[in-house]
Amino acid sequence: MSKTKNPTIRDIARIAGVSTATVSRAFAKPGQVAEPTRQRVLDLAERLGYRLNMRAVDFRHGRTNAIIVLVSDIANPFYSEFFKGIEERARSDGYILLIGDTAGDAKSEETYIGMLLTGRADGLIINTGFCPESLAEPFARSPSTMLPPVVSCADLDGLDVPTVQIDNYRSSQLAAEHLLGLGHHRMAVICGPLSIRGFADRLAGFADLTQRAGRPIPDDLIVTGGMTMESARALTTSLMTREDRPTAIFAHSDEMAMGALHALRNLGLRVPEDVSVVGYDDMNYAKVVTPSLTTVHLPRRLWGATACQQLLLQISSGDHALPNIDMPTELIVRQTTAPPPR
Amino acid sequence: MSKTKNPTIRDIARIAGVSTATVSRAFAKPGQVAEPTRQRVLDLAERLGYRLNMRAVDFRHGRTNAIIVLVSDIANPFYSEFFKGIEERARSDGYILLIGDTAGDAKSEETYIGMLLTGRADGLIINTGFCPESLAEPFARSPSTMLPPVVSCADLDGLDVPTVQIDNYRSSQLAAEHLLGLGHHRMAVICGPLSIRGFADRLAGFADLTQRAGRPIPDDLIVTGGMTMESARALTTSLMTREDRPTAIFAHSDEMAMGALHALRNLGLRVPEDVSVVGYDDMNYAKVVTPSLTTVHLPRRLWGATACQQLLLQISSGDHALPNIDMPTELIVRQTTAPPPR
DNA sequence: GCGAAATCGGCGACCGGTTCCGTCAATCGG
DNA sequence: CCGATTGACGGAACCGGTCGCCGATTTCGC
Repeated sequence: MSKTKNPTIRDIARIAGVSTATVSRAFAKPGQVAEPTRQRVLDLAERLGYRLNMRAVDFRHGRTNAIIVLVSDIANPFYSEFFKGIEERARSDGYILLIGDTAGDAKSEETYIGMLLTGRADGLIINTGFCPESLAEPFARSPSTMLPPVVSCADLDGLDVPTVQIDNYRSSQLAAEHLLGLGHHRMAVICGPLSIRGFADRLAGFADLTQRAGRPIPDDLIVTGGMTMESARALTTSLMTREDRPTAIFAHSDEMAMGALHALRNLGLRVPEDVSVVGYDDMNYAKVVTPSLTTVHLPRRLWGATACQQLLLQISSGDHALPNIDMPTELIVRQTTAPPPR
Repeated sequence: MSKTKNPTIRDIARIAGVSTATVSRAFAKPGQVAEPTRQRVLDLAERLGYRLNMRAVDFRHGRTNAIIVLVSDIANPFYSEFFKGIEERARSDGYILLIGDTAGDAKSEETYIGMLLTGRADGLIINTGFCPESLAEPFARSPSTMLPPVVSCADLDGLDVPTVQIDNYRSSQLAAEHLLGLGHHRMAVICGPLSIRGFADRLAGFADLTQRAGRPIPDDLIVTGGMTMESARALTTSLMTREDRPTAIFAHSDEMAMGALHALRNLGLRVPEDVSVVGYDDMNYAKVVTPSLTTVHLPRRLWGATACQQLLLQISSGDHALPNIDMPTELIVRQTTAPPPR
């Protein structure tokens, strides 16, 4: 009940009979102050309940030891492991995570980009699928060397920063190869929004390979919708109620694959006997649902850790021209794929 | 290419021929500076690429407009919607989220609590299930009115702060009532770690009600493990290979319920014909798996939003004695529950 | 025993906005 | 027409650590 304000370094200094510099050093630079003096200061601080004011420290140092992670939907479980990878890597270097959810809304993107630009964070990892105008604009005006470090998790038009990404084109070819190998030749693709480069690449990889194999995907079997189960369910239902329906579906996410499975069940179609389904992401539930899901595995945690690693490297080295990195992927074959009927 | 440093408010002031006070006001207090002057300052700032340094602002104001959310495992999809609720609420008030993953590790808890205590954030929402020593200690030493605002998502021993929580006891009784109503009288409970209050309450609610109904749960049908599918799978297998096996299982999370379903399938037991299963959480996938999961619905997004709301209220009002809030829950009956066999 | 090197610790500028207080001029009321 | 009120803006203290610079004291080699 003594004081209502927190004690400052000056209070400690005065009472301990030393200078503020000594108090500061006692905390920040042990070894630059004699041990007895240091103990005296530390004990006093302890008794007075003194705590370093990190706002002042950050201000003085010109950094915050925080990084922003920008995603399009924080509630998407896809990001859970991704965050974990980033968090672990970041914390081991003393950085903390500031998670920004753009919700596809330009205003909130701007909020978070603004924080980066105004020094509330030291760097940015962006995994929203496309490049916010508010970020592209500064990068277009000034060389990236004058801006805070940024690492992107996809190749973004209008943003020349290091990337740590999935090779969506090649990964989708794995799915195509698998289905072709099983003998499918009438396949459908349920796409995420093709305005997002990643999904366009997934489609291109799949389509190019099937094309090369002489089994091109008919245009009317390429459908696009939101990233939700509901969307995929509706699309699947409409795909499957045509007369000449496909024998296999490649969905651009496990979430959508789940929606497809649900729709197929409602239609009385068996998986994989009547229809094969391949997902993308390898979410945790993919291997425990029934039937378990054949899907493209993405190393989500490693992905996050690597992106963070590159960002921290960029922060500490000041080198804005790091090499791009492709994360490895693989196709995990489970129970939703089989040869086509008959 | 002109300057390597960012311009400061003093640069703007000098070039515009006004004082720093005027520049500051031009940004923060429009209306306190004449419009022509203001325009001149703003234009100049724009041309020089000036941006407010938020570190300095935060420092000066003595706050950061950031709140910490502490969870035990950021990769647990359970938290996804919870985060979303917090994020939305926080951003609408100009606050940002700083997400801390304790991973059950005391060291990292300390890191984040330290950030709170040293002013790197203005408040804390804690949903880890129990109270870190590093947080309990300051609260034990000083009245909470002298510490930063904290809202807990569970009743924590040793932490007297407002809570926004689930009534685990009552919610579990909903599950018990449902199973009893179907005619089950030999039921098992797969618990989360009972050292965590929330799980202990779930067990107590379930056990008390079945007891009152004259159908007490035998001790050997109460098993405990980690929150993972693997753990639940193993526990279920051992439960079901006894001679007098239960006809229903209440799992303390959907994740664990999924593990149980998986194990049952492997044992050749049908759900719900041979065994009923009730989960807890109502995760997004609960309604699309096959069979869809009967579970206790938690309003996770609303929960997060409400907790955030209370925290912001505490921050702005300075009132540390807000009322506790219980979030509503309900049992969602789907396909994994049915009357017992025979 | 003496000078040089090493160690310790004080002084005070500094980081970049914010805001209190005060000046000066223009406007207003009577 | 003059004193009082209002509005715009400048001067400068201030937030709380950090660190370069420098003087003072101790230690050590020879």
